[in-house]
Amino acid sequence: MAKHDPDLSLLFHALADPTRRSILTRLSRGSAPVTELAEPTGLRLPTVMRHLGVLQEAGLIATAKDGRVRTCAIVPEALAPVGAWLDEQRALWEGRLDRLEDYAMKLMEERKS
Amino acid sequence: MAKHDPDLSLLFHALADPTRRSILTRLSRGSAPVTELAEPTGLRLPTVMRHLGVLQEAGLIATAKDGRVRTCAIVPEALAPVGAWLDEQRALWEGRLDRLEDYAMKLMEERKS
DNA sequence: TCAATAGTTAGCGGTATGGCTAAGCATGAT
DNA sequence: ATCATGCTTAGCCATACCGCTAACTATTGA
Repeated sequence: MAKHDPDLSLLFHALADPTRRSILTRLSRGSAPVTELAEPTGLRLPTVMRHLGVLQEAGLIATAKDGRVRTCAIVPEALAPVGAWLDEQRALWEGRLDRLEDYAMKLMEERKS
Repeated sequence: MAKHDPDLSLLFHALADPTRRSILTRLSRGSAPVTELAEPTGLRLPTVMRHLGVLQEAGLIATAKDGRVRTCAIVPEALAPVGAWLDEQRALWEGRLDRLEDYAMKLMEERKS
């Protein structure tokens, strides 16, 4: 296990933006060139380019340029670390009896005595 | 479907920081007061407080003050939206045949003719 | 050749983030 | 009453983020 996990930080950061998530969802319906991705966002091209850069940096998309058109596509495996972390945490979190409600109840118990 | 999903953005943003993730993992082993959470991070209290604020804002933790001690605990259900989004995306992404490799292969095919 | 198209780069501006110190305010112990 | 403890607030600093415009490059089509 890596102590610092830059991978996860990059992934979560990339996913934290609505525009980027919408781009991913759009790409899940098929690869697309930059301009086509930009259109529904209402943002300017350089701005979208930046978002694509973040997504690519996180490994969530891959791009290739053919002529003057850059085609973007999702990289499905990239979500794996997120799923793994989530499963790991859920395993740890589940069955925990020391949530705050329980803690509060414990306090009330103690107060009775 | 919500167009803007502040929930997801808050969650992903909260999870994008290694310190915050480590705090969550620490809390998965049991509730703890602020000072105890701060200790292993090597950060100052106000800084940790801020992180806790972000986690709480995202709904990932809950806190309660008893006397001068504030106890923090995880809120396991809070991860649900993340899992849901992940499942949704995986469903969309899977079986996709237009990844970049395939796109590249398609190009090569076309070039042959 | 020339012009439209598709990206790209550079750089600006406002805001948010993540760290800090210093000082304040309760609460608990003496 | 006093002091230590545990948190809280206020505010500073540097850097990063997200939007933009303007200007540039590189294809493609007429």
